[in-house]
Amino acid sequence: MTLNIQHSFKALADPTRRQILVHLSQQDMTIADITDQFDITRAGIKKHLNILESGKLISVKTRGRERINSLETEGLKTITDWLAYFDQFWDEKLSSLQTAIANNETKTNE
Amino acid sequence: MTLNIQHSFKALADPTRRQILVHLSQQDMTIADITDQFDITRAGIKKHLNILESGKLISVKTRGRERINSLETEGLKTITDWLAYFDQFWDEKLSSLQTAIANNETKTNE
DNA sequence: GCAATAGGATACCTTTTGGTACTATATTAA
DNA sequence: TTAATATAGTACCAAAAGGTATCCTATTGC
Repeated sequence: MTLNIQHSFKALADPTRRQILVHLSQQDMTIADITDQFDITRAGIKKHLNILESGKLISVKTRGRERINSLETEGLKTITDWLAYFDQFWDEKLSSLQTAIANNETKTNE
Repeated sequence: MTLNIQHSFKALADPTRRQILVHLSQQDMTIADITDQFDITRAGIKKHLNILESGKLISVKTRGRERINSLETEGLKTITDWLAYFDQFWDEKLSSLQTAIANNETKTNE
């Protein structure tokens, strides 16, 4: 649904959130672990985590009093699926360009 | 540079801007053409176009008093390159999962 | 030249966003 | 059971974002 794709794109629009994803790609982390990596309060980081979660870019599982955050592929898939549409356009543009070049090569006298 | 990737992600974070890109994938358009497709004033659309341009997702060329907006691949490439890093993680996660499954199959007595 | 057309720039308004401080809840360890 | 730990939630604030109205500039056609 449109809601989800919007949440995913929105989540990726902030540099701190993208950085969090990079950290999580190295290892799963608690919110305290993540907060240590930034100059932002835990409450601020928590807001970012909520947004990443709603974009399905991370998921959280509880372990005792800890909550382990880890990467979730669903949001990334949503994004790449949307972008795939443009890859198609991209190819078309490339072949148009190649056609133009080929055309030019055969019409050097015009 | 970090600046550009930020501009590109920011540009994709708004649903109107993503919709504009879809329209432009069908055909190059003037700002008037684009404005016809939305319930937003030309000035509003112009702001979106500026943001898309700074994210290198579109480019503009002047033709007389008209300005033709068209898709630009550089910004899309910036985005997909960033995401490609996670594809790698993705594969690792998948193979970890497969390892775990295989492991489980051989240790059914534990 | 001049009216019409195509578009750019900006001041202004409202809502959203990124951040903090503070408070509250649940689990663990002694 | 109680102090420490790990985290959640919320009220609040400043800045940024999305939108409009208005005004300005440049090209075109007669």
